[in-house]
Amino acid sequence: MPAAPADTGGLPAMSGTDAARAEGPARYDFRASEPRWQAEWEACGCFDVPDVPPEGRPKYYVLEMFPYPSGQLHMGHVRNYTLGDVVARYKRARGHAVLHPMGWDAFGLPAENAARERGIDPAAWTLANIETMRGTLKRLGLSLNWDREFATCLPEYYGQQQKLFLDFLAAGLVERRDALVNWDPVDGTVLANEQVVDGRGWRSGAVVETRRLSQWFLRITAFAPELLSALEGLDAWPERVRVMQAHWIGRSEGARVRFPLVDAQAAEAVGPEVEVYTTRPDTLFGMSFLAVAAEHPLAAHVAAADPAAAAFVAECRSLGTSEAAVESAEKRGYDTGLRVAHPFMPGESFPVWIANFVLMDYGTGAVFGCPCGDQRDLDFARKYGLPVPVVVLPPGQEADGFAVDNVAHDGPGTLINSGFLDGLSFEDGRRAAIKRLEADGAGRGVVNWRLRDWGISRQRAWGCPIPVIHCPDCGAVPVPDDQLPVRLPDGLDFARPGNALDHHPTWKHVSCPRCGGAATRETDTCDTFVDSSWYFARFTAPHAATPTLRAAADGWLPVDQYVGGIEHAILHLLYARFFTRAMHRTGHLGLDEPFRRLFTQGMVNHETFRDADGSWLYPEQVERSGHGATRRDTGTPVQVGRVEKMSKSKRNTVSPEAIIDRYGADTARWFVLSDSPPERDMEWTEAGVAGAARFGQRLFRLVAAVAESTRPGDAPAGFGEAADALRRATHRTIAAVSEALDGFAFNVAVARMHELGGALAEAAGHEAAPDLDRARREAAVTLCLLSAPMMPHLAEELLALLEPGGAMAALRPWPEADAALLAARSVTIAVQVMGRLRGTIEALPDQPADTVIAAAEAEPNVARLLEGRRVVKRIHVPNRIVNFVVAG
RNA sequence: GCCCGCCUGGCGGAAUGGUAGACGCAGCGGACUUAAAAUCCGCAGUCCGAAGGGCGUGCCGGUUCGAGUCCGGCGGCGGGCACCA
Repeated sequence: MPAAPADTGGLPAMSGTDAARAEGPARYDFRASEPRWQAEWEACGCFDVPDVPPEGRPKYYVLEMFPYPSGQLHMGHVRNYTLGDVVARYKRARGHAVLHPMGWDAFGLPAENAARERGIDPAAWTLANIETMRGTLKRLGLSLNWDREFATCLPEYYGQQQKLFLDFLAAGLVERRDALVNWDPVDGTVLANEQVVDGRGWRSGAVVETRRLSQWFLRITAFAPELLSALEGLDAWPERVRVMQAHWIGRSEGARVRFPLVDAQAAEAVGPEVEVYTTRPDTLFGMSFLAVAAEHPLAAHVAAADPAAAAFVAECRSLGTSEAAVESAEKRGYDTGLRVAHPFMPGESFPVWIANFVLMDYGTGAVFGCPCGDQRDLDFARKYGLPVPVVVLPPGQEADGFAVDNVAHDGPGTLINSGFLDGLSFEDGRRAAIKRLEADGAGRGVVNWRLRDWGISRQRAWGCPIPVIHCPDCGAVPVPDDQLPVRLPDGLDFARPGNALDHHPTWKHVSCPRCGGAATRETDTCDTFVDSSWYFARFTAPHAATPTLRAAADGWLPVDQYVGGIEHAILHLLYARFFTRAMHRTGHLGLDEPFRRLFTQGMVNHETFRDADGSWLYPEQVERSGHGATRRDTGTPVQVGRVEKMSKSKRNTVSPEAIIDRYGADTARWFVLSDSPPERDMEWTEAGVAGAARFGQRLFRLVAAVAESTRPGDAPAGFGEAADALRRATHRTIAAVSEALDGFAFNVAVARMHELGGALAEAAGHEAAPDLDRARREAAVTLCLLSAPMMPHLAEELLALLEPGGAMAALRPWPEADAALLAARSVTIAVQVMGRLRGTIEALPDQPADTVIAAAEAEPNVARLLEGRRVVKRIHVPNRIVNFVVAG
């Protein structure tokens, strides 16, 4: 969708005669200006910083989540990187040494798909995409440290990642073990639990199957307690992200309880006891049955001799945890015929079922069923006619006649029918039950976690090779340091299904580093979330021969401000927090939390359009007219749909390249900052962009007029009323914009700058005078400096007009508000009677209360209302309000 | 089901417990122009009205001299997690 060369983006083309007739300065020509300033910034290296932060200036590390090189930058990126760039430029002007790097999250499935579908080399495809997208980023005028750029798909990066993997392995933070894994049959790979959404692969959407494979795991659970407790300290993260992570980590307190198997033969086969995890050991006397997961060893044992059981197990496995299975919520089970004894109830025994609702990877894969206190257990018991002993009496209920029908009571209450626990509350009962279990050796109190270890093995060729060699004699042997990096080979064949690394003719065949015998490389590669789990650290020393340089990493980390989408609230951010700890433990970093402040931006939305036949139309195919819309080419009516997230499938995208062509980078930047608060979704509209472009031109005219009609350094003897008013507006704006930028309220900063623009325009209406000229120059320079983080090119252009030969905006300090000019000359004070506004008075600021109250009483309308009434209280809020409380 | 967030004009949204609606978009009126574009100026929550009032931040209630803001309840919308024992 390239814009035609003659297209000036809705702004009229300027013919020679127009230009001749136009009075005052010409229009701002962003096409000439933007590339010129980008070249100036690059030439002076003003955004560069050393690996070790310089002395004497506070450091500030701004990072936006780095992009996957899909081929095209989209508006979400523009918003993300503009937000970060405003912070970077602002902090730089505030005197910080700012690290603001950019790179590429460059491994991933789309490159393999391109290779498979079109026979393109994934590396070539990826690097070409990077080339294109880098070009767009540069056109946006972002103040990035381009000398630190890297792509995770290059051995300079993934080789260091292999080093980290081996160090983690040596530190016991990596394990290889057989595991039930989520198998995506369409992508032909294993997925992490986090990548399974509603029982389907997060990319393919295919229903995930369960398989048992030998896999590499990162031991994130080793850090579960601190990953949870440290969330409290992340007070500059959005609350909801912390809540989501806390829930994901999922700490619960309960007990493991062992139930002896009554059947000797089964006990022989799978062990004498079945262990369950419960958070409610207080309700053990309410037991009705024991249920194990279909994947539980006991289920396998039973299935081996019982075809009906085997069929049930197979059925559970195929259904898995797919959405449909969960949605139907049907509790189904199979009675194994086995029975278990009860730790507190000698002589009693309970049936063992295989049940579809029991999860193998939570707790022990087995539960004891207590129907009276758990809805799921109750449904199950009712369905299969199992007993429902009542052991919890809800508050206010009489024991006589209390029964559970079809609603379980999982709240607090008093224990009954529970032997030695009778009469206890649920907390006391739990403590007493655990104490008894431990005394009897039948169980123990435990803390359980929902978080699972992170399986990182992927049967993918376009990823970071896991640096291990499998030797028939020595087992899994780490690749020695001097053989790193383990490079991906050229000439991978993606025509065959499965892992192209695995069926590469030579790559995997090597000799064992330990015994020298014939061995094979690990052909699995790392989950791409590994690549993005430490890139922020690598940016501090991107060319180092070790994963990090401690002086650089210690100097720059943590990231002071991280900016990205909420979709990474759990996976990426949790993995990065884990990696930071693991790198700390292995000596690569000196801290635990990578991101001090986190900002999650909203999405960029756009209207959707459909043709008469229901097919989606791109915005540029549509002509809007009032409430309706028509096709540009045919004039036929178009249906205007909902405002939705920009997506290729709905064709409601606007290309950043096209927008920069038409309006320039500054306009695009200004628009994404101006309307909506950055944490909320915004709607991209043509009118909005045009409005942003108008403001840029207005600013240009205003400031160019000042540059033309005034000279720098005209020092006046004093400031008259008009000049003083403008100066106060200028300094109030400095304070307000600074505060807005500090608080990520960029839309408010924009509004304040509009106001100062208005004040400057108003001042132009007064007769020229040295004091006013000086005030106008001050306002104009201030506008340049305040807008520089947001519209950096225009700011440079205008500053150069005002002060030819002066320093660039990018090199200038942030303006300081003069405290003496922040106070208003007079204040409007609202006067209330009984809390209702009845008039306003003008007063000098900071007058004594008596004076202000007297003036308020004299306000005619107020005086009328107070007449004949007794004032019982006078409230005075300095410079704001007076409120009279009257009797009766 | 559980957890979290949000709800203010036609629209996006401002508003340390202190004049609700800043600023912008769309709209309307005017100036300039042969005309249009661009630009500039002005109007603008709603109802009654002369002054001045009434009603207004999803709904109900509370705290307060004063509530969009704090507290309790309800409703709607959005999001997250979801057979977690």
